[in-house]
Order: sequence, then structure tokens, then C-alpha cells
Amino acid sequence: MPAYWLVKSEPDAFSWDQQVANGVEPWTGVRNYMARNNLRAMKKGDLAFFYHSNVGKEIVGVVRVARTAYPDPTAESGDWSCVDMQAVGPMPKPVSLAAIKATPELADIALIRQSRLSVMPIEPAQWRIICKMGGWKG
DNA sequence: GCCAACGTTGGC
DNA sequence: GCCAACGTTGGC
Repeated sequence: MPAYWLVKSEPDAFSWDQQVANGVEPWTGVRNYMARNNLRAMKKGDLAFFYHSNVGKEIVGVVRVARTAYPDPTAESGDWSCVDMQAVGPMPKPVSLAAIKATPELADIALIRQSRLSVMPIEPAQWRIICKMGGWKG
């Protein structure tokens, strides 16, 4: 059984459309220890929501971990990691931050509680609720 | 564009 | 090792 995650990207920097166009994409640039540790805990086949921060503020798609953590080639120094993400498909109905905040069952989600974290785990129950909200047929 | 939250840095 | 200053993220 796969684990579930949420990864954030500013669409101005790297958008869902680019992820889809590229197919498999290295998820680089994470420079936060908690987020890095989450990257390192990912297993091949794990699924993650792709969230657009700043612009859109909604979950727009689902990606799969295609390669587990390896040294981030974009890091000039330090002990940083990245994984490879593969686009699985778009959310039929993107799930907005406002909709997540308005859902009592999602009040504890890290997206709200730790708004600055860019890579975070998602509980299976939370994953199912968001999939339902977005019309995702997993 | 502002500002709150919060992680990181650096002086002591 | 503490903590103030600083920088960054990200919602509004």
C-alpha cells in the first residue's frame, strides 16, 4: 500500500502543466530539513497531491514517486535530496485551499497547520476525502 | 504589497 | 546553547 504526500510548487516556477509535459521530473530545490526528511521517507509508487502555492492555491493533480531520494544536483552545498516525480493525472475538479479549510475532517492537515512546509505527509483518510472532493477516481 | 509564521543564522 | 535579528514562504 502506497503512502500519501502533498508537494507544493509555485506555478510561476514549476507548474502542473510542465510536470505533465515532462512526464518524469526531478523534484529539486527543497531546502528545508523537515521537507527533506519527508522526501527521504518516500517509497517508489507513493502518491502525492500536486499543489499550486501562491497562484491558484489548489491541488491540481496527482503524481507518483518514480525514483526514491538521491542527492539533489541543484544543491551547491549541503546535504539535500530530491526524488523523481511522474505525472499520474489531473484532478477533475481542483481542490482549493479554501475548500480544504472549509472541511472539518481536514482541519488537522499539515497544509493548514504548517503552511510553510513544502513536502508533507497526508493521512490515508485525508487522501480519500480530498480525492472525493476532486472527483479523482483512484 | 503587506504581514504573520516560522526556520535559520550568528553574536555572545 | 540561547535568543534576537533576519530572510523566506505563502495567504490575503
